[in-house]
Amino acid sequence: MPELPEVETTRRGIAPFVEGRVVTRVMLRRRNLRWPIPRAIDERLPGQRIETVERRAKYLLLHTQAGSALMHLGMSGSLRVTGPDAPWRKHDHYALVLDSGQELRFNDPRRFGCLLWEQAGEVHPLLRHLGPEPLGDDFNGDVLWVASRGHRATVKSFVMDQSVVVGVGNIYASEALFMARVHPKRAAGRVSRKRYAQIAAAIRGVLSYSIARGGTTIRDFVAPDGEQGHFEQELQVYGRAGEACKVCGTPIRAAVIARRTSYWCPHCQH
DNA sequence: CTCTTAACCTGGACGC
DNA sequence: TGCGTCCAGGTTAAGA
Repeated sequence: MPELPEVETTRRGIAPFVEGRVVTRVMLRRRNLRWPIPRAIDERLPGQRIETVERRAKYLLLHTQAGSALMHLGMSGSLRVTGPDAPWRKHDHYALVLDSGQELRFNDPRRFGCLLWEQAGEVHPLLRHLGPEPLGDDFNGDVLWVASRGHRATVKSFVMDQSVVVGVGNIYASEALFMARVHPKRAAGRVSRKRYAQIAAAIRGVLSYSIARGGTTIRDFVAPDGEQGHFEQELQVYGRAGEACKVCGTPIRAAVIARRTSYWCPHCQH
């Protein structure tokens, strides 16, 4: 479910209920998600005031003086703010109880998400090798072009590499390459500097537009306020195999590239 | 290093 | 209805 726009939509949804609140209690219904939930979550988070909620790549960080709760939604995770007596749903794995009486609940059927602890003053190992934020000032076509020299893997998997640029998942990779008119199977090192400028602009454009539309709801993404995303209906190629290209009418092709299904227009993209 | 592959999980859609 | 198969928005770790 969550790519960068969905994570950012989640951040914006929970921030008003979480920032400035003290975590009074941590309730864990299991100690393992993708990785074990460290003891520090139980031992250090209670009593701490959440100063800010930050998104870095597809991670969310609840910053406190002692350190930060580091969360990832994986493939199927979601966060919601509930009242104190809300019943636990299937696949609710933890709750952070706040001094407002409300709770931040995490639900994740596939359990690819995580809840980890980042000690104050340190950078968690998972965050150490991330590329630039696609909506930040230090991301542009030249960043992609420089990083891609000598790479023989496809440009599709290249733009999805989180050490190159963060936040471009399977949906938006297909969408951005369509907008830039670049064929997803082209070798990353054989894409020109000029075309990387177009790819970078397309990544920036599709992500910021999707955030403005509340994220993409493919199956079950629901923002913390219960609203569904509205970008799905505007997808140009993702999930449209065999349907007409919205630009030229040619049937959209689909194939598995680096183990992920990819979509492109064989006429528009080269 | 670069690149590919397997692995972590559950549930929904589909075919029989 | 039920059962088997395939597929899904992510990312790491191991292997080549």
